[in-house]
Amino acid sequence: MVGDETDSRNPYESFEDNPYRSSVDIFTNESVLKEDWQPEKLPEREAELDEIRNALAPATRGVNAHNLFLYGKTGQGKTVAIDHELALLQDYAASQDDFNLSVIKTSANNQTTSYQLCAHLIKEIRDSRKKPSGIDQQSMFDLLYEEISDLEETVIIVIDEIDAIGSNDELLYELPRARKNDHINDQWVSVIGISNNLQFRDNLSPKVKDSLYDSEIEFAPYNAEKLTSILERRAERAFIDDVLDDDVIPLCSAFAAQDEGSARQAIRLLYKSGELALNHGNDTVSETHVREARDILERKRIEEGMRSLTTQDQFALLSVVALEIDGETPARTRQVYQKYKSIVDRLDGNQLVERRVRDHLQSLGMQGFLLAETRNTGIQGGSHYRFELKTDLEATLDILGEDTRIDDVVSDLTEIATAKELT
DNA sequence: AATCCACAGGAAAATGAGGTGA
DNA sequence: TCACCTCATTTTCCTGTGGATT
Repeated sequence: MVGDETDSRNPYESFEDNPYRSSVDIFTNESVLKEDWQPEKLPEREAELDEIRNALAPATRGVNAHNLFLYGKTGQGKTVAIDHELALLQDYAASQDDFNLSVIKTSANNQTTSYQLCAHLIKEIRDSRKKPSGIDQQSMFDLLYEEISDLEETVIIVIDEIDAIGSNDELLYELPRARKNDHINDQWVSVIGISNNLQFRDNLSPKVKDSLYDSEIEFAPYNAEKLTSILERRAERAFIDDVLDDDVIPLCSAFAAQDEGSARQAIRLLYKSGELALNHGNDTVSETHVREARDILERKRIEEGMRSLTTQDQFALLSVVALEIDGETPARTRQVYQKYKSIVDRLDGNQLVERRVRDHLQSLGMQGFLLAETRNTGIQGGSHYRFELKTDLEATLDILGEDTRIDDVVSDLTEIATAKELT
């Protein structure tokens, strides 16, 4: 009886036929390839770690740690490096009676002004859920000083993605000088800023540069060689011996180095390649898997970006898509704007002025959806942009069609597009 | 080489949505 | 409720630009 019951629940002849059972093994420790895995060692960044250590060292001698600014593109180990050094410093502090340290670590992500960042810091320090608001900027700063005065003698504030606050940088001026201006008396406050945006540094106001820039450390993009050694170290722990073809790691490194030089990207690529091999039932990971993985990841990146577009961005993108289908690309801003007006009209949307649509088109260009080429053709043309779609037309229509506000127009466009393809 | 077109893009002001404490 | 905050987005107004044309 029991046997019968088991049979009725298991349509497969035996355990071997269960679809979850993989015929091949690729990974030994997959978690090493996950986003949140933290390496213990950073041999490729020894020089930078040294610099960080030198900048933090004064804290152990009872004075200010240097203010520090780390910049470099994403996936260059900035955050890992600072975490690593701060953990060491905190360990040291714990072993010393006369060295008391508070580390506030936060990300300025979505905090677009000094005011918001300040509120965010207060929230972090209080460990509360709500950001204070509704008061003027100076009161907000004062509130922050109050919170800081409850902390230990040495305070290190780490602000990741500090470039989010743009040019609104008063807080960065205030904080390092808090002691000088008598807002804080018995404490040492220093700021560590981390930025992905290399231009951010140049856009800071001179007075901020002056007070914040004790030391700055640049994390130059990893070259293919360094990426290879990073990947090899991870692969050794993550994969079964000898499942990787010889050219897999160099290829992953090369792709990532060509693009951004990001270790994160390289690891993602390696991980995806392994997954693909596993899903296909191959017992080794080969170059084909890497190439396939790259295509998939690239498409995914575009899809994600496209889903988070604002309505106006969608209108602008849609205008270019429509022109693309009509075969009228590359098109000038003027042309795009005409199209834009008719689309917005039909969708009963908010019609923006041309100047603004130009900004939207440009931001689409920055995000990689449009190819925006600026050129100058003299007396007939003057200087102008020419826009065309950079992403795959079909995929773009698919993704835009998911939005119910605009799917009307999208489905029409899709129809036209398919009709054209048939002729 | 001077001009000039047709647009680019900077700056400031306006708007309107979110919030505050009294 | 009111008066007042911040702040992203948008409009308005304006100056800047670079090569074809003269």
